Amino acid sequence: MFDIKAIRENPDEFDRLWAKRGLEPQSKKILDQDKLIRKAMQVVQEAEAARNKASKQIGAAMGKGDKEEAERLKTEVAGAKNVIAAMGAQVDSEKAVLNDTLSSLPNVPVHDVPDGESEDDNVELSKWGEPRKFEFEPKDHSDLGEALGMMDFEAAAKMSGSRFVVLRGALSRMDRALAALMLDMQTEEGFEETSPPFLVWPKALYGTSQLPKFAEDLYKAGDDHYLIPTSEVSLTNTVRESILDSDVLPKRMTANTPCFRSEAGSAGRDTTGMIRQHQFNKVELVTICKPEDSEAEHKNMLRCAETVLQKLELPYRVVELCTGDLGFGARKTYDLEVWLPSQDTYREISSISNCGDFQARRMNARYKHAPKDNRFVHTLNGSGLAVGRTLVAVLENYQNADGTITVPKALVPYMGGLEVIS
RNA sequence: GGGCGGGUGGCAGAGUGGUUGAAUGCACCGGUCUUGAAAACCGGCAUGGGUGCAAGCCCAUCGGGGGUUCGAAUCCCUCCCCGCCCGCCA
Repeated sequence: MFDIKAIRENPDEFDRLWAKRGLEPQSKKILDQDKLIRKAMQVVQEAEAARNKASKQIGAAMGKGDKEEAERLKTEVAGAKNVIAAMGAQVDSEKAVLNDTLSSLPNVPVHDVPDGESEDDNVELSKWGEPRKFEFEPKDHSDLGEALGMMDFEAAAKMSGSRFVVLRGALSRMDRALAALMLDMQTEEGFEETSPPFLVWPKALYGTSQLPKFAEDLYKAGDDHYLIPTSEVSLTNTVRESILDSDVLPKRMTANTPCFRSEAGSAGRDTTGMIRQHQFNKVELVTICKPEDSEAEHKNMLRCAETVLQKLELPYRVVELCTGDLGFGARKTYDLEVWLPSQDTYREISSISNCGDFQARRMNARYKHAPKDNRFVHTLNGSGLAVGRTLVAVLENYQNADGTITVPKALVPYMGGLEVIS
């Protein structure tokens, strides 16, 4: 959501920034509508003022016992009420139109985000680790998992359809072990471990900007709730509709939760294996902070996510998303991509975004900057990391010629001492 | 799920139809006093919006939405949330 005042003051700047994301100029449409609303509002407010004034006079007249004057004033009020009703309805509907426009527009990128149209224009910032040289043909994680008898897509398909999996034995345990390792590391970094709801109301999803535009990506549960597509939703909304004392900021939270995504629109992409599932676990990082701190917090979150891959000794690279590949609510995003031998490429395993005040405005989340000066917080979110995809990366990078999997050193204690999965 | 009681400013808490946008206390800000601080005293102190160069003026807001009324924090309906009791349940 945007500050309409900022658009009034800088319409060309907004259009320029939206253009970077491939959008037509929007500000003229917005400001015309804004003007229309304000004009109608003035009429309504004048009528309301007349009504209020006359009503007070009625009270006074009744007190004096002047019935005649009271009756005369009542007809005056009735006239004002007609105006209020008619113009008020118009104001409401015009406001709804403007709100629809504004809430479906994406955040604007920070000035230093690289220009570009698609993921092909993303910029590689750094690389860590050397992809391992295999003296045999490395297998795909699903082949490895199925051969071990610990990754069962067929059983999952029978009860739930495609894009689901049943993990068994050591792989099921590894899913838990990875999440535990990540939570331990992130809480060590100062993120508070949190267990939030997995079902949320539409307004929470509106707050983090999955709604209204991306309803088709979500699962609805019952009449009132949606399943969270990421715990970014739950964690960020913990501060909705509140005014935080500035000394509680920055607020850093982490949670391991299942994430539910319908994956509408991704037909044909990653149809096999665990890369793209309807349900997966993810350890999320969310930071709520003052505007002046969000850039540093963003870098901090990137570092915290990287640390997990380093601890697991998985080769990865850091990519900065270009303007055209930025998510809806983000003003700047770093992706972490882990090396997958079977695909001979790096694949996204974490996405870390600074949303600025975009979500805060939608949630009405503020902090006390000074007495009488409440300001919107900045919100940031990132995966630290996607557990399912980390499991994939471990299987593929740590596979042996005989199909067994060496357990990464850091994970052994979390696997009850198990060193090789066979 | 059923019954009852609640939801008021940053917090606590008055207020049941007419200058109540809202008493009072705490917190906070400014001042007096003090070497300094505390205490005491004086003053200020909700949010969003419209309009204006500004001072200001105006509108809305007492959980959300709707209604009754000339006029609603106050009455009615509905939804949400909190508490307690009952039922059900991991």
